[in-house]
Amino acid sequence: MELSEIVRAAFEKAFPGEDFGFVRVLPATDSRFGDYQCNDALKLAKRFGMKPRDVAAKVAAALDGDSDATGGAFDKIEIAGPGFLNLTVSSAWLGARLAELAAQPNCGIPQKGAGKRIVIDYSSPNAAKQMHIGHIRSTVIGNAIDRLYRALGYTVIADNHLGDWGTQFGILIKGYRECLTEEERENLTVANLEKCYVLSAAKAKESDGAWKDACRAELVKLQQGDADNLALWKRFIDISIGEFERMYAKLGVRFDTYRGESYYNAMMPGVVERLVAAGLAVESEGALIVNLEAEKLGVAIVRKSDGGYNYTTSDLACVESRVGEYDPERIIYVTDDRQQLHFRQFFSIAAKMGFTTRLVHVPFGLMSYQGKAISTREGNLIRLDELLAEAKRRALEIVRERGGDETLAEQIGYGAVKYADLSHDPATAIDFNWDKALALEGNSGPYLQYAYARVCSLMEKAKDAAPESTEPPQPTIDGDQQPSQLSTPAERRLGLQLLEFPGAVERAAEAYKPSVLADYLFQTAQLYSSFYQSSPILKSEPKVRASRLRLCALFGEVLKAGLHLLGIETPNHI
RNA sequence: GGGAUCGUAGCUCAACUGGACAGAGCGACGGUUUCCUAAACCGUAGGUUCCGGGUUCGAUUCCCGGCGGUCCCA
Repeated sequence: MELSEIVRAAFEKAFPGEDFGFVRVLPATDSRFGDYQCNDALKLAKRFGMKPRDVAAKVAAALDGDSDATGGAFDKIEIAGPGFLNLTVSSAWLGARLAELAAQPNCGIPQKGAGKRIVIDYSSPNAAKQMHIGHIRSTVIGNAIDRLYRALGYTVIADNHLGDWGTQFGILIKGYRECLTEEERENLTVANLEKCYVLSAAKAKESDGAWKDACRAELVKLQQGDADNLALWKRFIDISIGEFERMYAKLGVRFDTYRGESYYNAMMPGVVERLVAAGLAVESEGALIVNLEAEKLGVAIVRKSDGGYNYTTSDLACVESRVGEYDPERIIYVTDDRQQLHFRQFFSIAAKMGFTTRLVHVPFGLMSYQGKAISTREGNLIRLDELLAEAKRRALEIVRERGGDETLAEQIGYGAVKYADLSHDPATAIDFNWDKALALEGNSGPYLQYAYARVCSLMEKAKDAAPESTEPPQPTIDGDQQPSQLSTPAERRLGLQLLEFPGAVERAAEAYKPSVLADYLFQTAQLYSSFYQSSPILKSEPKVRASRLRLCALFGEVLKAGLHLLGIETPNHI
C-alpha cells in the first residue's frame, strides 16, 4: 500500500468521519528526521481545537497500534518540532518496494493518460531562415514535455507550427529570381534563401520603391494562387523543412505534423464570421476587434482594416481545426514569454466561442547572448549547427583520450547542450554562454551519462565474474531475508530516492517543467556516486553484493529512462 | 501610463507549490587513484533569500507597498 494511504488511514482511525484526502507523506527534508514526513497534523490542530502535537500523537498512536495495516512498514514513528510526523521505514519495506518498482514496466511511471490525446505545439521556426541558438529552448523543452506525456500514456500529436506565410515571401520570391545565380537557384539551401532575402529586403528599402512594389506584387500573386509563385513557395518550405529535420535528427526530435500558418489560411474567414455572429467581434475604425477590456486583456484585432488577418485569427482557426480533427484533452503551446498576452487573449476568445479543450501556454524566458536579444541586427546570431558542431568538437577532444569515436562525441556534446537548457526552470531567461552550454562536468548532461556508463561497466563486470550465477536475472531486492542488506546510509538514501522516480516524472509533466526531472536525476546520480565511492559492490560478501547489484541495476534503469525522457542519449561506455 | 515576469552564496541556478539549521554546480582552498571508469568522491570557506509591512504555530514561497532588471500593450 502507498505510504500516503497508510497514513491517511491512520488519520481516519484517529478522527473518524473526516475527509483526509489532502494528507500526503513526503520524503524527509533531512535524513536526520527519518525517511519520510507528514506535516498535515499541523493543519488540523485549529479545526479540532487541539494542540498540533496532540493531533500528531493521536495519529502516531493509530499507526503504531495497527501493524496489520502498516504491514511492518515502520521502524520508527516520531513526533518532532511543532507537530511533524517523522517516519523511518524498515529495510524490509524498502527492499520490497524497490523490488516492486524493478518489476514494473517503464520504471513505474503511471499510465494516467491512457486513452487521452494531447496536441503539443513547439519549435515552430520561420521557414527560409536558419535555426539559431534562440530556437533551442522551444525545441528542447517542447520535446521533453512531449516525451513526458507520451511516457504517461497519453497519445501525443507533436505539431510544428512553422512560420510559413506572410510578407517575407514576396521579398523572397523577388530576391530568388533576381539576386541568386543560376547555380544557387538549382542547389537551393536555406543559407541561400537567407542571403537573397537580405539582399532583396535591402533593395526594397533603398530604391525608389519600385523593388518594394515588385515584392508586393509577387506576394499578391502568391496569395491569389499563381502557379509559379505557389510552386516556388512550396519549394522554399520543403527545403526549409528538410534542413530543420537534419537539426531535429541531431537533437532526437520528431514531429507528427508540420502544419504552418498557411495551413489555416482558408479557415480564417469562417472563424471571423462565427465571431461576428456570436457578437464577440465588433467593428472599430475599419477593423474587427474583440474587446477583452473586462478581463484587462486589452483588445484583440481579428481582421485588420486592410482585410488581412493576424495571429489571433490564425490561432483560433488552428484550435478549431485541432479540436475537430483530434478532440484533444489539452493543447500545449511552448513559446517564449513575450507572447503571454497574445495567448491569454486568444485562450479567452476560444473559451467564449465555446471550446472547452484545455489550452496551456508554457512560456519560457527568451534566450539572449551577451545581454542582448538574439538577432541578425545585433550581429550576435549563432546558428544552431555551429553550436552543435562546437559541442561535438569539445566533446571529441576529451572522448579521444579514452578511445571514443565521433558518435560518442555527438551523444555527449548534444547531451550537454540539451541538459544545459532543460536543467533550468523554463521561466528563467538564459544568457547564452559557450562554457555553460557545453559544460561537461558538475551538474551537466555528461555527468549523468558518465554515471550511467559506470553502472553499465559495473554490471558487465558482475556478469563476467559470476556467469553461471544462481541468482534470478530479475533485479529484486529481498530485504525481507536480510534487513541489514540495505543498512548503510548511502544505500538507503539511494533506495529511497529511486522510489521517487515515478513521482518526479508526474510532477515534471504536470508543471510543464522538465527541469523537475533533470534535478531529480542529478540528485539521484549524486547519491549513486556517493554510494559507489563509499561502498564496495563486487568485492563485498555474496549476499550484500547481490543486493547492491540489484540496487545498481535499478539505478541504471531509472537513469536511462529519465535521460531518455529528456531526449538525452545513454551510451553504455565512455 | 497599464499589464506580465523575475530579484536567493562571488557567478549560474534549486528549494517537490506554506514546513524543521535555505541546498547544488562553477570558481577558491585542502584532501582521496597499487582498489568496481578521478568527466568521480570527501572536506573547508561563502547568505539580512532586493527593502518595508501584513496573514500564519511557521514565509524564499501567499497578500499589500516600494526599489531594480527584462518583456508586452497603448
